[in-house]
Amino acid sequence: MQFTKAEEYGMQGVLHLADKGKDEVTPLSEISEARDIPEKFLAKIFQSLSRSGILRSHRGVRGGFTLAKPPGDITVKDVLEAIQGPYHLTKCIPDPDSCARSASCAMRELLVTAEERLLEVFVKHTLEDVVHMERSMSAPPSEKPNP
Amino acid sequence: MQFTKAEEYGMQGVLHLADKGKDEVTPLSEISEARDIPEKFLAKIFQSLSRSGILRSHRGVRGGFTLAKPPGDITVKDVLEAIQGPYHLTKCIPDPDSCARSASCAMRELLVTAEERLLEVFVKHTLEDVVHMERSMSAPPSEKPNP
DNA sequence: TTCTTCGGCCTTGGTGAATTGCATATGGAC
DNA sequence: GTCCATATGCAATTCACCAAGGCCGAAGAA
Repeated sequence: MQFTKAEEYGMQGVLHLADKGKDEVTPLSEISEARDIPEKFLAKIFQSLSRSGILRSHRGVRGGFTLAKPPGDITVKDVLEAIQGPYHLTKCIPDPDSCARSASCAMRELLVTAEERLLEVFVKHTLEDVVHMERSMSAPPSEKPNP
Repeated sequence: MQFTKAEEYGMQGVLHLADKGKDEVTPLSEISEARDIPEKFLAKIFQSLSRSGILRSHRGVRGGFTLAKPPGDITVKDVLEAIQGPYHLTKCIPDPDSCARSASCAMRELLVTAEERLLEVFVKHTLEDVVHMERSMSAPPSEKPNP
């Protein structure tokens, strides 16, 4: 798997909202410009996120999007799955019947484990965490690690 | 990322060789039939694996392929990378310059971590391990977990 | 009513995966 | 030395999906 543009853009867009606070309604045009994302594409992605209950949309003048929940209650995995659907390294993981060999396939076992390790990272971090990381990375060069 | 057929077939093929022992020369036709893999496709995959020093090829009558090293010296990651090249969740991980935002991108940090967790699993297991797992899974129903 | 913004649908171009085919090189068997 | 099985290399095909853009309709605030 590679991350798709949709996931990349979607995360950026959601982080933009999380950074501004839960209740500030923000139009696509602003996010699109600020994060350099094709507006129509972002619109499509945000539709999925609205339907999944992660975002709330507001139509009409001064409309836009807000987070539907506090940033601390939304994990990175929530966002990614809302965009792409459940992530699996192979088809045989969610659907063992897709391969005749599944029952005795050692590789499948290994892939299940690998997938778990990967997803753990996405479950463990909420949007709040990521926004905090982002702020601390861009703002203060408080210390020089290597003078 | 999804695992590709090439990776899937390549692993199956290599495991077939590992299961037979390091020095038994086996032609594509046998592997292809035993594991239900398109022969020409497997040929292409095995070319990469030969060039990477994981397999050794033997031409002519009674030719075929063998492992170039003992199964305990080849990790799952070795095989996968020989087939697909280095695995990365996004382009910006190996090549930070591909995105202007890389230096202060929190998502990138998260992805680096996730990728590490994933690859750890593949580095930790050798072909020998996987063959052992495979044997213990298919052969003896020594105990019934749920009578 | 009017203007702004999201919603849904349809189209397009591009890229890469997954094969298949054909011609060539190699080396063991006889 | 000839022959045949086998790998090697290159080309072409098919198909699906990603990425993006366009158009028009629906909703809602001013």
